[in-house]
Amino acid sequence: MAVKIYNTLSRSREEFKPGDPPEVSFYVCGPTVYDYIHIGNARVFVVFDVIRRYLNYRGYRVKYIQNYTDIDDKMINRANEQGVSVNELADRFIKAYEEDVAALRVRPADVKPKATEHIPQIIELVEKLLANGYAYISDGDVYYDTSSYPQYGQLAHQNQDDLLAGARVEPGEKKKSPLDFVLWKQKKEGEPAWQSPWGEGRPGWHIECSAMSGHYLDDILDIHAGGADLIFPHHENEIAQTWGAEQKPLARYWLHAGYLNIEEQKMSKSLGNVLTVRNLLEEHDPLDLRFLLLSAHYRSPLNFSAELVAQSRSGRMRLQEAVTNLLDATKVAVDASGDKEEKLRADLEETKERFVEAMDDDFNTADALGVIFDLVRSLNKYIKEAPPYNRLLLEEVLQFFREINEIFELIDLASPEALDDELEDMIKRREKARAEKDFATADQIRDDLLARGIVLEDTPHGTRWKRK
RNA sequence: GGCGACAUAGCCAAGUGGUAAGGCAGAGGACUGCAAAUCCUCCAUCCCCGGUUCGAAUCCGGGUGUCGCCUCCA
Repeated sequence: MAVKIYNTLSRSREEFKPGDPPEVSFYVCGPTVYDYIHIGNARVFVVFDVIRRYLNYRGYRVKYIQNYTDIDDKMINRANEQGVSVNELADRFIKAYEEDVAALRVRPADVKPKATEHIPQIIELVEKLLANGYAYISDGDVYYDTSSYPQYGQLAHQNQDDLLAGARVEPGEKKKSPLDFVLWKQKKEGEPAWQSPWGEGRPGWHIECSAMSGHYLDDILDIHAGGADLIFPHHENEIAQTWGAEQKPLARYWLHAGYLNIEEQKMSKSLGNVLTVRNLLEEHDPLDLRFLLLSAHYRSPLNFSAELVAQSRSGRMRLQEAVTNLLDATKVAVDASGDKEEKLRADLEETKERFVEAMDDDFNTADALGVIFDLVRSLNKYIKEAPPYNRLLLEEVLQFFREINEIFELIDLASPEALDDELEDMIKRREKARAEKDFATADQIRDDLLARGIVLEDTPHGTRWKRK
C-alpha cells in the first residue's frame, strides 16, 4: 500500500513517490501578513499540517517550509493606511498569525522564510531568467515573457489563447502580453526598495516562492501546496519561473485545498462576511473548529456556519467522551484476559487498517473519522458490557487514540485539569446528599454547577465532571 | 466567451461497477432516584432523462442547478 495524492498538475490521483525517500520536502504558501488570518486561510494551514503529520506517521521525514509574504502591494497599502512601516506591519501580523494557528494546534513549520530576507536569491533568479531569455526589461520593471514558455497554463489546464481571451488589459501596461507578470518592480516614492542591477525596486509577488524553495532545497520540491485560488496565476507563474531559470519543474505534486464559504457565500470583504480566526476563537473551542475543517475532504468546498460548528462540537464530544470512558475503565482494569476481548481486539486491528487506507487515499480525513467512530462504538460497548476489563487491551486502544490524535489532534488526552476547591466541595456535598437520598439538594447543586458550565455524570465508579 | 468542480436522508459527509460508511439532529427502548454518558432499534435508493452492463450513486451522452477560476483573494 502506498500513499496516493491527487496532483493538480495531472488532475488525477498518483502514487506518492518522493525524490529521495524517506525525505519529503513540503512547501506551503504562507500568509501575506497584512491582516489577521480568516477561517478560510486557517483551513489551508490546518489541512496541510495534518497531511504533513500523516506523512510523518507513515514513516516519511518531512521538511515543512512555509513562507511569509512580507512585501507586496497589499503590505505597502496597508502600512500606509496605518501609518506604520512595512516592517512593523509584518512583525505585528506574523506574531498574530503564529498565535492564531498555534491556538488551532497547527505546528510550526521547520523553515519559515520571509521574502524580504531573500532579496539576493530573488535578484539572482531574475538575472537567470533574463540571461535565459525568459524575461525582459520594460521601463525599469522586469517582466516574465510568457510567450517564451509554451507550457504556460499547464497547471490551470488552459492554453495561452484561452487565457488571453479572458485576460484583462489595463491601461498604461508596460507588458508585451497581458499574461506576462512582473518579476521586479521599480521603486515608487515612499516604498521600501532594494538595490538591484535594474535600479532600486522590489520583488513581484510570484517570485519569492520560486527563489526561496530553490534556496532551501537543491532538488525539486516533493509537494507544493496552497489554497485553490493560488492555482492561477500564482502557482502557474512559479512553475514558469523555476523552469525558465533552472529548466526543471518546481514541484512533483501540487496540492490545493478547496474553498471555505460562509453561509453558502464566498468570503469576501465586499460581502462583509470575513471571519477572522481571532474572532472565532472568542466563541468557539479551537478543537471544534479543527473538527469542522477535517470533517470534509480537503479538496471539497466546505461551508462554515455557527450551526456546523455546533454539530462538530457534538461529534467531537463523542470522541472525547469515549476516551474519558476508556481512561476510567483503565483505572479498574485487571491483567486477566478472556474471550470477551476478541471482538474489540479484532475491531481495533480492523480500524488501524481502515484508517491507513482512508488516509492513504488522498488524505481522506472524512472517511478516516468515520472509521474512528466505528471503533468508538465498539469500545463503548466493550466498556459497558465486559467488566472486568483487560488492561493490556485497553492500553492498546488508548495507544491507538494517541497515534491518531498525533495526526488529527481533536481531543485532549492529557490528565484532566483540577477543579477549584469551591466546585470540588459542591460535588462532594452533592454526593453526600445523594447517599442520603436527599435528591432535591443533590439536584439543586447539580443545577448550580451546570449554571457555571460544569456537567456532572454519575457513573458506577463515582461522579465525574466535564465542561459544557 | 474559455476552463473546471460539485449535486447522496432535516443538517454535515464518505463511497469511482456488485446491491447506500460515519457524525449531528429526531423517534422508541435499556440503564439511571432523575439526569448525563453509554448501549439497542428505527430514519435515503443517491438532481432529471436516456444509454452501456448480468448488475451503476459510481461509466457514457443530454439536460437542470450550484459554485469557482480566467482580476497580485487561502
